[in-house]
Amino acid sequence: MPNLLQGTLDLLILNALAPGAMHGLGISRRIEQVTQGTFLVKPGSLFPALHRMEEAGWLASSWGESDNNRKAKFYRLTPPGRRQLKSETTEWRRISIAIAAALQA
Amino acid sequence: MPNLLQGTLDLLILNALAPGAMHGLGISRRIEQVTQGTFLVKPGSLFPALHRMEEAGWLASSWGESDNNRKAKFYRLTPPGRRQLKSETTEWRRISIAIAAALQA
DNA sequence: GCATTCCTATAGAGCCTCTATAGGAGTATG
DNA sequence: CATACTCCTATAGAGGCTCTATAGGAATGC
Repeated sequence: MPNLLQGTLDLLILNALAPGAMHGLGISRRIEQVTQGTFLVKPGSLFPALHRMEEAGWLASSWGESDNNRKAKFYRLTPPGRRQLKSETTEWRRISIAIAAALQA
Repeated sequence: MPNLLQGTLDLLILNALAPGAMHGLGISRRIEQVTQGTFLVKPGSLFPALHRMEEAGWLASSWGESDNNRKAKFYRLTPPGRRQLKSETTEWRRISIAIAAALQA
């Protein structure tokens, strides 16, 4: 994953969970898919982030079974998590616009 | 400065120096200006970045005088610095597009 | 049984940015 | 002058995110 952006992982994870609960590797695959392969989130980056975000109260988790009958921990957005997603999305747009403006100034 | 994006400082600095040499605080002011106040780069963030980038060979510096007759160190892009600017600009566009796509998926 | 895939997890390092602090040097003001 | 203020550079130390590398349990295919 490119190192240019740090701190965007939270946004991508929150966004990936918006449609519904998913397990860790599922989130990783979904991020890779929706960013067209630009962001490859490896386990060593993903799980610390998930734990941190659960600690923060943005996610809740519960054990279940994946599509392949494997034990998997499913994460879902909490109400504060949804608020955080909205907030970070807005912030991203603001920043994105500011940088784009700077680059063509 | 928002903590959502880390690692973008280099791009903003390189971009600020594209038109010509500037001293540290001038770079800081220019970044604030072209990003419409979104990015406020404080000295404690700026100078370590400048030193790191000079170390990397992207910038060269020389002492001179500011508009107010104060001693100031002027930074300018080196040829590798210009290549880096181009490279990081391209990378930024790629990433920016990927995230925008993800957010509206 | 054995290799492979799926899934979660941790340790440790590296790196960037932040807050807080410092100090020299020129300038304005009285 | 003397004092306060701005300009300009700089460092220390901490905090935080992401990376590489590694591990292991569990189900599956052959």
